[in-house]
Amino acid sequence: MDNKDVAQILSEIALLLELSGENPFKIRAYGEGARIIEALDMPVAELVRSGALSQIKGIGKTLSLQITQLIQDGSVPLHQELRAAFPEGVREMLRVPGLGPKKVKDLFEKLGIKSIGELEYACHENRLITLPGFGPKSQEKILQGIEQFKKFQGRHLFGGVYPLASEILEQINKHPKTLRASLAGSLRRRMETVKDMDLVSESEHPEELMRFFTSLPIVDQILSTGPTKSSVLLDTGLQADLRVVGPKQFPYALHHFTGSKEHHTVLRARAKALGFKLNEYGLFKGEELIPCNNEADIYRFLVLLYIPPELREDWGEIEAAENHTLPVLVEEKDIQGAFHFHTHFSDGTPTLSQWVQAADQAGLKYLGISDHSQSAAYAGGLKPDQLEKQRAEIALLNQKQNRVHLFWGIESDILPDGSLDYSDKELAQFDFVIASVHSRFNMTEAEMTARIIRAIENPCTTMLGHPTGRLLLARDPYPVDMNRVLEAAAHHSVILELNANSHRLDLDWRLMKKAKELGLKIAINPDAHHLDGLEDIAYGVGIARKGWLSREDVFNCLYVDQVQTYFRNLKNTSVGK
DNA sequence: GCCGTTTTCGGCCCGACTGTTTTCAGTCG
Repeated sequence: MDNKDVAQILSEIALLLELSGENPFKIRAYGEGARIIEALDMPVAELVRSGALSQIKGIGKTLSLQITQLIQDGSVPLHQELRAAFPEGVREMLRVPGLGPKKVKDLFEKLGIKSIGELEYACHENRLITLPGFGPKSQEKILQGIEQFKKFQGRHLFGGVYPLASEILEQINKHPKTLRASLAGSLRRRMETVKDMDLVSESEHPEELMRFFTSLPIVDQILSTGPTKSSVLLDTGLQADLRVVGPKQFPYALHHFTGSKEHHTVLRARAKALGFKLNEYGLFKGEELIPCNNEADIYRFLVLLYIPPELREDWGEIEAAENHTLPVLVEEKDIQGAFHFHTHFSDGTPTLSQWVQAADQAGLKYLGISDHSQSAAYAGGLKPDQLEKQRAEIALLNQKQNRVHLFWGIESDILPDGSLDYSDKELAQFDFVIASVHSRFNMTEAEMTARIIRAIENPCTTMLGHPTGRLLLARDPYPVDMNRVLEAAAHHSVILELNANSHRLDLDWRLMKKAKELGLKIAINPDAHHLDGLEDIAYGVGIARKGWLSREDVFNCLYVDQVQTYFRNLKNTSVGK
């Protein structure tokens, strides 16, 4: 049982305690405990062994005992009892928008509804109307919520929402009554998936702006609307919320609606301890508003360095802001080039010269071409005789132009036994080799970990591609001990890919801080199969920032000559490896 | 359930909007 398993059980206990109607602070203690364990940079089992567990802030006597028992026995009675009390389907009902623990509890206990399916049926039979606290409107809302849930399971890819959100923001910004406007919420924090779209704007005529927003052509339905806050359902099925505030309130509102909830909980407690009150309308000392022109001012009054939105997850950023140890985050302009581009040689569309032209327009100084290797038959992997043809074409292009340097690489499949997909002699020809798992995902964790580590140990491996193989909202990561993978990569100087494709965003940002601490380099790779894949690099930068990376941590912030030197040195040292 | 330069007991972040209510609970962010 690793940290993730422990955290998962603790947070499920928190959820189930909510359904039981427990003391909210007890619920929070379990939720906090889950977060603390998930963010640990060492195995919780070690803390159990050394007895240091209860010394961690937020883990008291009871949680310490529960976690110890989880590590030792693999389960705790409290969890088992709660699970027995509430069937799986009841827990799932909490994911329907508009349903919280109190209502789910009522539905389960008073109407015997045990799943979303049963709930839908009960709504159609008008059985909710008679329940105290419910009425025709709430029954209708629940039905809509179920539709919503069935369609998207409540979450959307960042990359699927961001362009549309930017467009709506632009329209709000263009409105004559708008003074300022910004994206907020998880979009602004660059979460890999988002539940909805949050916007904040400043205006002296909020009602006009609100009318404008709720009547945008893309709005399918108005969920709620008030003088300062409205929610609409867009015709894409996504919910969008706009908050309008008066002049001078903007920084506080933007900060509030950017979140995260966890970040704010800690921040407000801090504000209180310093004699302030922080809410969406301002930072107050007694009744007096403390004037802030921007978010940085708010943090300054709380005796903290400015915390960029991407870091606001209560993931250690408040302590770092207090101790002046916040990283200087990587920016898009720091990116010099990128790796992991597919061409028409395998399953990509662009030709080599099309890539050069597109990269030049995007201001990139180099590209790393890496088509699929021979066993990836489904993707037109390159047979050894095609390799020479591609090598020659790249050499010619590099000769003919010097705007964008092409590095010649390959995305080699990691075969089930951990070997790579060409002979060592063939692999040695490339400037770089990305090793990736594309098959046999159903191994045990031990097998998969050994397989990947063997590929990392291969002296020809330069980078590890999409390290966990996840597809966001579609496929879970394959089972793999990422702590061991990161350590092996650090030991063998293998660069880790941050696959910037919005379906992957893999390496997960939650693992990146650890990677950084191990001294690993991260390459922000678009894994591009089409020309517009270049735009994904920006998503990767967002995730890298979320993972606390500075430009020194990002391999493709190196200049082209530095990359050339790096690859050359690698080849010289790997001979004896 | 956790915590302690107000505290070992009594707090624990804060407000908008909705629906079902005649003053408020539930949900959400």
